[in-house]
Amino acid sequence: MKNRDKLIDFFYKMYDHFGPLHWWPGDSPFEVMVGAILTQNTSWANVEKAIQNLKEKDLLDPHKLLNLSHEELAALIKPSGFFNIKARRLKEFVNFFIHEYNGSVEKMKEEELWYLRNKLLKVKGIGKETADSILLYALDMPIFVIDAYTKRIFSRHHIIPTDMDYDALQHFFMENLPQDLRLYNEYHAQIVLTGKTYCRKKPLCNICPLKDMG
DNA sequence: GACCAGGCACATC
DNA sequence: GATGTGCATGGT
Repeated sequence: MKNRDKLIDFFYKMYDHFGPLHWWPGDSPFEVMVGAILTQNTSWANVEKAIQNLKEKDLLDPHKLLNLSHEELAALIKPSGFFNIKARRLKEFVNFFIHEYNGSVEKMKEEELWYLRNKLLKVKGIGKETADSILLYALDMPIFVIDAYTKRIFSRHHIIPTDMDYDALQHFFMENLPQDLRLYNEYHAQIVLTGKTYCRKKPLCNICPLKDMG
């Protein structure tokens, strides 16, 4: 079986099980960007609390965030963990967003995908997964997001070697799947939900949608 | 109480 | 270039 057929097969096993997920869970592109930074090595439930804090004070806005003191911002995002570091990273990103694009999502979307990716990666605190999440889920750009679940699931099922790095893994998915924004969006969402629902809890593995794969 | 979570930058060898 | 470490809350 060709890799491209395997990848499509995996996708439909998950999709048929969970149904469409329509990621990212967020009301606006800017909220998605903030969420992408806050969820670094952190469970989404904790991130939601931090975002709720910002929403309640009507601070989920690039200019308002930039004007907060470090202490104020850190206190608001405390539930998401690593709050000192993440407050700094949020500021770095928002500063970039405002000075490069005047805080405009539409302006940012005018950039060429890989050129913008390189610019995002120069912002301190934005690594590959965070950059790609922003590109795909906030800006609707067709790039495949890799994360810990992707590595774990596909190496356990012997589709990829365990030591494959981020760029190689991303290339593997993108060369074997049609370049389709909606597919990339849905595929990563399905992987994350599968990963956090089943692959961490051994007793549930027998009902995982991927149980018969590889 | 240990272990984990939708990473990343930085130090050290 | 590979490997190790700090960052921190909240759920299981």
